Amino acid sequence: MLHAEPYTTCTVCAARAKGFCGAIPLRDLDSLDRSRRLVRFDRRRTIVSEGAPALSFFSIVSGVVKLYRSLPDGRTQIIGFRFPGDFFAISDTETYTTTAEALTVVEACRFSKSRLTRIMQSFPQAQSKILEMCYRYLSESEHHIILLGRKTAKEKVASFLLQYGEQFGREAIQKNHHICMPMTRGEIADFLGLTTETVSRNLTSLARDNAITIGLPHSIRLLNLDLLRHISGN
Amino acid sequence: MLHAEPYTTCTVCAARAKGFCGAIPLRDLDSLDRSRRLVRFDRRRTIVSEGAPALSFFSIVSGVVKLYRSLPDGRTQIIGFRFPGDFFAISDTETYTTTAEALTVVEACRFSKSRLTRIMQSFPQAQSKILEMCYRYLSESEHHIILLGRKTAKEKVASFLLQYGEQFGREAIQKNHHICMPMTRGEIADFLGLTTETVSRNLTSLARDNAITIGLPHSIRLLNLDLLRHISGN
DNA sequence: CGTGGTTTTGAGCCCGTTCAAGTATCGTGG
DNA sequence: CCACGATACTTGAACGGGCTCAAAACCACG
Repeated sequence: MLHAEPYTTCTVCAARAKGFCGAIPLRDLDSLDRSRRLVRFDRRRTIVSEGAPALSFFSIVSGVVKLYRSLPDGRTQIIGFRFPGDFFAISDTETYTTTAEALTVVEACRFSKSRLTRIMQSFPQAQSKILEMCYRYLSESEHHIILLGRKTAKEKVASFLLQYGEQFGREAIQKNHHICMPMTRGEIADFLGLTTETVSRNLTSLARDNAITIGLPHSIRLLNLDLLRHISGN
Repeated sequence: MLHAEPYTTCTVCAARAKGFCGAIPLRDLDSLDRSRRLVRFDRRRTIVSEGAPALSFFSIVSGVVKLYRSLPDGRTQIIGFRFPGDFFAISDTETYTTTAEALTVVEACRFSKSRLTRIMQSFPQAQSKILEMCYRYLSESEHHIILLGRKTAKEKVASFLLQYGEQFGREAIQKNHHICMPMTRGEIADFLGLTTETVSRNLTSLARDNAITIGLPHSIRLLNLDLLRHISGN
């Protein structure tokens, strides 16, 4: 009965290479296995809520998570998307500062805060890896900050397509494969600081430019990466 | 000849409590002293440049630093400001991802990347502290992201004043002291994703609302914090 | 005092929003 | 498998917040 459920143990986990757990030596994976709990969330499920007591930390095994913050009047802004290997809901504050929601079915490893602290103490390599990933998230935030502050709508949409496309690797895109986008136009808008309508208009505009083709709304093909890069303003 | 130059040693450094070095035990401060080099930058000096080889890491002893990124056509966006105790220019990339410029005279401790790595290996508490500060910077970035993506000009300006004012502590502000702002209107604009004119207009508008008074352009008094908070949209 | 840069203020315009209508898609139950 | 309702997406027309361009006022420095 091998792998009755996928990813039941850390040794066979497909996300390990990308995740912080990749820094933990093979011989200690058993100990890691006992610290975590594999949890599963349906599409659209809120995983943690802004303001709720921060008890757990999550490392994604499969699926896509969106992180967002809201203003009291309901305006919301998506901070970023997280993919297999990424973690979220980390902090040293009493309460979560962002809400995390599953965009697809999500499998993740949940660690209690205290367990995570113990893991970082026992495995300095794990702490280094987490720090390294924090640098990356910081850099991605800065990338997003200049996008929000200084780019036009069309530049934002082109930048988003390129950035999101990178998830699927060079080859997949260069072979003009469709990339599948689990987020709605409204979510793209909440990510780019725009409205649904503006995102829609600019996607069709990019399609007219022959930079992309839009199949079903959630399947987009990137036709001309150089053109997209040019339009993106970078 | 005590303290001929200010902050010559870690033991007397005013920024130690706030900085990552605060996590290093007193008895090891000598070793820290030998790892760093105290450097001084004039106002308006670029400390590190986006794209240049990332060789050093800086921890601020005194002064204010602005971090920014630019697009190829010159549009620039300020990512954030850094104060005594903060660090900047950290990353694990080959080149710096942001430019850092001194807004005032700045004194900082410079560490080579390899020295910093060794310090983090020798003092796990220091690594934990750096990680903790990264969480804070991440949270601040997220705060800035929702500001840029979803707030109006007036909300942005009010948010900025409140956020910047916090540097000076509750008491100073509640006693209606002037707060001194070393950045120009243009820099506030580059931080908030606006233009100089819009910042200026909204500052005078806040003054008309009796939320603030503007003395000399770089000295602002926060009159009504509750009103500012209300206007800020949070 | 003059000179150069910063800040303020004004007038007009434009990009992205808002409001509205129409169309496509998805999920559900028959 | 199809019909139906709900939701998401697209497209159009008009509005308005923030930008651009321009000029005046202010300040800092020699």
